[in-house]
Amino acid sequence: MRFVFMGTPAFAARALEALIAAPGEIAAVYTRPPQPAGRGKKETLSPVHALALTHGLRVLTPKGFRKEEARAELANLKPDVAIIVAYGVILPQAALDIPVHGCFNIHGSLLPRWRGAAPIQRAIMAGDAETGVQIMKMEAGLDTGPIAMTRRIEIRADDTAASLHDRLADAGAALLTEFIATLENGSVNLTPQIAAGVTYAEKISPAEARLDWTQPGVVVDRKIRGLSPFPGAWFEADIGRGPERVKALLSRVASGRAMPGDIVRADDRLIVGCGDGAVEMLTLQRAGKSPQGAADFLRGFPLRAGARI
RNA sequence: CGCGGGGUGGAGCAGCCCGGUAGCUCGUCAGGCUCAUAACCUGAAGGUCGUUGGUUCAAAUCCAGCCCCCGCAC
Repeated sequence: MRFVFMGTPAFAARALEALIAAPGEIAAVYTRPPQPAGRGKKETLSPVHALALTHGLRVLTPKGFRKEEARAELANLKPDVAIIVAYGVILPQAALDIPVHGCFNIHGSLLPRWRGAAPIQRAIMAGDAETGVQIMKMEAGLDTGPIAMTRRIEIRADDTAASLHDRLADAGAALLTEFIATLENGSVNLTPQIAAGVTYAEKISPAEARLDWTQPGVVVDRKIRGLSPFPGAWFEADIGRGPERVKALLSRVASGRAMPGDIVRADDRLIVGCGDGAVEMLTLQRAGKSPQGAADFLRGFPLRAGARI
């Protein structure tokens, strides 16, 4: 079996590892072009790109497949199957038609729920009890193709986007290994997505990442965990030097009654009142500092019980 | 050369602008108080102030280079 792999972030790199370990040949790895990113705007290779290089795989970084040239290059690789994971580039039908057995995508949700870009974060923020990872055959529509395989994953009360991401990535990799086996013996079984329950996981906007204390505590808690560590839910507080931005990286729902934004407790633990209930902040990060536990944070950022943020 | 914050006893910070031999909170250890305690009181240990060099009678504090961590933007 001759594969082409397309993907960009860490989630995809994990799948690429599985593909490398699996039987078959990887004709090329596609990923988004290196871009100036991060502090200092240095040219940065995607995680998939870096992994592919360490394995001596051929890496291709076209900007898209609208040009005939890019599609011809793909066709010349004569792929049997393409595996696409969080690639970040739209594949038009003309490109999807190139691999003999089609293009398959690994997606981090139970479709048709959370089609789109940020399924992991959205699932936590919505308070879903479970999510999963699926392999589907790609169509031109956004995450609309029929499902080949599913693995369900429980969402825990203390899950963050990072912890859930890691479990989903591992599950996706394992699922890919299984999927390749079914491909080889020709037993792939496709099931159309059900029509009901379609939701879209839109990208997180910076404004959305700001905490709103008037929301119920459970919602605030989910937002903190769902956006942790990236992009990070945040709030502003002032201890006498002007408002300072603070990221909340880990929290849990707390009992307590107080006005929204009121500090309920700030000794060795930090509890903030919300619209309904309260939230305990477990891990915080000030701008320019590393993440800290609540007790350490409070030693350097002395919020007092009774104050409002 | 995108903008910016930070590296000070085990942890978290202040001091730096206006040079003059290190302070606070927590922790640790010892003792005391107490029915008891994570509470309180007293005392102690522990720091070449990221690193290299420069200026100076004198540098955590001023200047230059280097290393490391991080926020925003992307």
